[in-house]
Amino acid sequence: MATIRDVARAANVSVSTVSLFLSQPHRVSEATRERVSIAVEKLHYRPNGSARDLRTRKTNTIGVFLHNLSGPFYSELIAGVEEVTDTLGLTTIVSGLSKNHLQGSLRLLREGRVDGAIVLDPAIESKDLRKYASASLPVVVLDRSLSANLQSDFVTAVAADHQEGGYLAGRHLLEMGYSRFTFIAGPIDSEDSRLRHRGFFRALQEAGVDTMTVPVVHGDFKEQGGAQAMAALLNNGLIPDAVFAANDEMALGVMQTLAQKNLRVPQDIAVMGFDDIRLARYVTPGLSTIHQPMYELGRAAMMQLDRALNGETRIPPIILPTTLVVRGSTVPQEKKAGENYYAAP
Amino acid sequence: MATIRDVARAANVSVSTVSLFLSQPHRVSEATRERVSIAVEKLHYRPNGSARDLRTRKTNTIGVFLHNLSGPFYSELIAGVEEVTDTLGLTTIVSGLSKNHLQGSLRLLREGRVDGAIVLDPAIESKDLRKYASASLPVVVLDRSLSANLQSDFVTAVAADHQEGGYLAGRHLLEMGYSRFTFIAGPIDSEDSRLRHRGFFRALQEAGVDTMTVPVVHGDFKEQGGAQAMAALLNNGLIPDAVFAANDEMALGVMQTLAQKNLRVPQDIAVMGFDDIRLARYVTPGLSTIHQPMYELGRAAMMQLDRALNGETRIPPIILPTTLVVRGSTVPQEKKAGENYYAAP
DNA sequence: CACCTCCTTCGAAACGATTCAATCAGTATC
DNA sequence: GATACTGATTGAATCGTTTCGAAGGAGGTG
Repeated sequence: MATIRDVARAANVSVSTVSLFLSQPHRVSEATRERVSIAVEKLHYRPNGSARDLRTRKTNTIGVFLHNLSGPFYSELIAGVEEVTDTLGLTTIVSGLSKNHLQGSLRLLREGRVDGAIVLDPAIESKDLRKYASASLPVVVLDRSLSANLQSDFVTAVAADHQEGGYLAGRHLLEMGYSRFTFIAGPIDSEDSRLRHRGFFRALQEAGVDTMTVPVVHGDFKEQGGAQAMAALLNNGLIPDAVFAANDEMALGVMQTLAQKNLRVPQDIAVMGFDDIRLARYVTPGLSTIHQPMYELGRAAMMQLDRALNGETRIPPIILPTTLVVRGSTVPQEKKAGENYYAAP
Repeated sequence: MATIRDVARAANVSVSTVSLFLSQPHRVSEATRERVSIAVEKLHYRPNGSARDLRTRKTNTIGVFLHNLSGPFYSELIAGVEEVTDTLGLTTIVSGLSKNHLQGSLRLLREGRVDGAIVLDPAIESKDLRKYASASLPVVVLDRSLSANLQSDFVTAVAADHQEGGYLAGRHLLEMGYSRFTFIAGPIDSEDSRLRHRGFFRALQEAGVDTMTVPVVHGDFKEQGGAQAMAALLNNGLIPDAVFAANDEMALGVMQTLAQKNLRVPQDIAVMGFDDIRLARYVTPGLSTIHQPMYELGRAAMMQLDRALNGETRIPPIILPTTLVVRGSTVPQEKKAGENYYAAP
């Protein structure tokens, strides 16, 4: 691989001139510009990124750290990030999409291979983030609140309004006339799940529902977990008329279990999810859910990061609104009063 | 940020000793090991990646270049890659998941920010690949054949057996008793589509079908494109009894159009796709399709790359088998002989 | 006691770029 | 004709590592 030295030699100029030519061509004379340009071509010269990074102490690269990838859901997020990085002349790299990604992701952070990070990955612990975040490596988190152990001048957050989303779900189910609710939560340490939970219960309480009587069962945010949670519920003889799952994946699992048990959605039991993943539109019936503006979240995160890269500190978090999306898995209940849902199928 | 120099000073040893301590601790004496270790801790020292890369001329990073991301489809691929990189102690980064990713992806290749690349992105042109591929940056392509303009010692390929897959689809539709076929192709310059097409027609020809009479219409590999292609077909009065789309996305579009026109799948028209994306299992009816072993493809690609990284050149391509997945969108046809499918709905 | 080994430690030279102050050659100004 | 100015070019330092050959010292051997 040819270096800038080789080019300089071939063009019979100094290294600095070549460098100048590369960055500000108008500052070198017509004649040398020509010669250098030819040398660059002939030698297929391409500047070495590591050397440049080392010298300039910047990588012009932003890291997006995800823990998995379900369809256009995260794809949208990345698209939002890239819209901003493109205009800023930065490159986006994504890391950590599979099981055992942790070591790799941390290495990128630790060794300063990115100028900034956007993190949506519960596997990366807050203490690590606090450790690595600095003026030269600001971080935007998407999956947690700025709790005590993440307090730092160089970490900020962007989030959808999970609580409001939970509230919207609750309102919707109430308006549809449902009355025997069940909540399928995510993992116990999921902040998102907790907020959705809280919003949901707030809506129920406002309507006079005694939330103490609403069963809550924890899943793992995966389809399988939702299916198991629903099965456990049914096996205990609990037959709600509306199930709200803390995310769409689990809602899908719930629908599967219901289908197996010959319970119809929405006639026998209504189901709601959260996220609005692509699949939600395709299953039958379509899944009513709470839409998270992933593209906007990505954009907002990157804009926050840009501010931090320009030296701002202690940037306040941003919360974006969620919206209700009604599909076939929830329907008005008027006409069905009187039926006995507690009868086993 | 503390540098290795700072550590050396703090521990009262030379820079080289610190470096040695970092890479082969057992080679420094108990006493200094202790002192250096403490200094590292106290200063929160973390080696600078760019400097290391510059010196060692390696990044220990592999780039995976994708053009978009549909669910676990690509996620699986990446998981397969990461399985291998993990065991090799390498880090995987992904680039190019949104619209305007090209400049960023090319920068990563151009500036030597990765030790090797796995490319599944038609937007990255073969001539660029040939330009960048070298002993120090081997490339594995997943979306094209090693055609003339990609001939290079440092590029190899991994692919699913698209032709065989097309053939399997054709055989299946024939066995089910269909007879009036239509093929919805991908973009004209898609090698994958061409191979699937060829395999499909081979199956038909073997069964004595005159493929000249089988209509082919080109889509863009997207849902929308499939929908339009099918609409165009129907508007021309062509009503096949089986549609084979070159990928699942388009097959989904086809199903949408059929639903709009009140044509039932599979009773009126059978539909097959290719890829076996996650959605295929969830739509109603489930989409019969050809499964691509994405995880295996990722693994195989990374293993090829590893061979190249170890100095091998001209590594022969690998082809992995595809499998038929039968779901609800295709059914045996015996009982339906005699009906007139050419009647407008 | 001289000579070898072995184990630690170290100094200095890379790696390939950027950047800044200095030089050089023309032109313009008085 | 001396001086100042402008624009083009350059030399050298620097970024933070790794690596290699050599030095220093302790211990063993004949």
